[in-house]
Amino acid sequence: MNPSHFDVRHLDGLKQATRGKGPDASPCNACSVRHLAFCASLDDQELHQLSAILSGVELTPGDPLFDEGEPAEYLFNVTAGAMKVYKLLPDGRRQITGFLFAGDFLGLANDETYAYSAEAITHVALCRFPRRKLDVLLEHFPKLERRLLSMASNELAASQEQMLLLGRKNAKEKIVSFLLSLSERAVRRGQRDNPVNVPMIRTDIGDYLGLTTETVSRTFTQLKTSSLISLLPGGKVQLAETEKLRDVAEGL
Amino acid sequence: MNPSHFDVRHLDGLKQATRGKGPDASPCNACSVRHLAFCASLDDQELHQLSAILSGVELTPGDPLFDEGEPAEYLFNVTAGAMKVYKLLPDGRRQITGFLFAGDFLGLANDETYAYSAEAITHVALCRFPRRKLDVLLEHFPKLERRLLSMASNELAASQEQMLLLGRKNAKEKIVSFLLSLSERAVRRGQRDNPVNVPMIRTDIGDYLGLTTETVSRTFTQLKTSSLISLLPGGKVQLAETEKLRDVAEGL
DNA sequence: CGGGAAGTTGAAGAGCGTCAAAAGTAGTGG
DNA sequence: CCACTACTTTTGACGCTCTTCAACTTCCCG
Repeated sequence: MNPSHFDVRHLDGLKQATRGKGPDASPCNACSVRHLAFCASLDDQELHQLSAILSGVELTPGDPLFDEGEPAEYLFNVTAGAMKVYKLLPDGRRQITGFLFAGDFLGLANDETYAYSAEAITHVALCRFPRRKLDVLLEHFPKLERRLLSMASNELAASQEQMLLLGRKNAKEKIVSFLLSLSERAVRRGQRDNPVNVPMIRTDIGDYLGLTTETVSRTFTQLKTSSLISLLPGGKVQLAETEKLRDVAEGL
Repeated sequence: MNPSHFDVRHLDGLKQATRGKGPDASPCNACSVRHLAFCASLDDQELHQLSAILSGVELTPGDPLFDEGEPAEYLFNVTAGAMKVYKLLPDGRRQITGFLFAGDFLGLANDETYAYSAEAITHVALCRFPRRKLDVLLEHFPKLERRLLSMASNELAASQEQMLLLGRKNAKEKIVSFLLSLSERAVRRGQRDNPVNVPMIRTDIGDYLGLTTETVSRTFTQLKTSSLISLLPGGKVQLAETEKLRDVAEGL
């Protein structure tokens, strides 16, 4: 709860990504995730206009950002940390539909409400854009809309990959696919690929892969035993023989 | 945000959803699925320009439209019939990531290649747009881009719902959810909701829901036995007590 | 009609879930 | 600094759902 206690390890780029709330010089210029985010398509001048409607949000682990069914008033851009988005069934069964990291956006909804809930895993920093105001900017900057479409299109491809995983892969293939995908996304953010950072707990991994915590744990143990991975302190996982892992992920 | 003022013409003569390829008067004006498709946002004048770059494609059941990994040169719009899109694992396991009907588009890819394969289930008619030419038009008609984003956003929400299904629902819930979703989509296309048309075979349903044909068949039988559905000739399914089915789909 | 694909049904088994308990880890406060 | 608590992770035993393999039936379409 105490904001001075937050864990700096996960705050890649928070310092630089912090936005002022006042009308001072566009904080976006200094944003470390600008090249990853949906604002990447804008020049400095346009970015300034975008920064005028934005406000900063910070969350501590476990904080909800919004819940499924809430009016979708904002679109968000993660600038630091890790989040999960999920859907629930009435009896409590949960499917995590995605993990979000720096550069990812969330809140897209052309229904008037959010289709999923979002919650912080680590300490998180976000840019928040009121949809109504953002829509006006979108009309002015078609480039922004194009970039959004491009990112949505990427997400769609990722969703399809995830459906393949959920529908047709076994536990081992699921876990290995998951680790490889985390590694690849880290690379895209300019981070190291190999000791891959796994900030989420077993339950979250299970709810993402359609497994139980126990099965996730057992599968990790099994992969460890067959020397395909090793678990490092601090939630890091060392991948041995990426090539071999890529085969395992596809059932070869 | 959704500029949805399309002129609704009652053109239920689905026979002539097909377009000639000649430079004659815009065939889009007579298109029966225009209000559903991504071109819904355009006025007659703009539609004319769109129709200039389009060509018609027809497929018979089983015909492939494109395969995963192929260069993504075209974007398609289904004007009639039913298709399936799917991904394969090296050993042949298949996940159908979606069924497409009149009004749906496919081929979105900002990678240079298709992320999935597409194949006709029934006889199918499509509009085909060369991506390069379409991109030029998109710059001209931001409305078109907005509409695409809106549709992609809808697809994203549907994907998340499907992940919930694949990861957390049991066979019975999966089948019932599937039937209800087919019914709802039929309504959106202006068709009857209740005897729902199920044009795909058991294997396809299984590969869509992460089940085997046998389980699909057994579950249909079980639903039939408990009088929740009845199977009509011609691949139609009669839904009894939609409300009750809605509960079953969510595990209540 | 006849042949092949699609659908149904049965029996057996595997993989993953469930329940339970122990061991490890982290944050809190005396 | 250490003990206390709550949570996370791991491991074990068992059971259930869905898969697998196989045979049979039904449905088309030439």
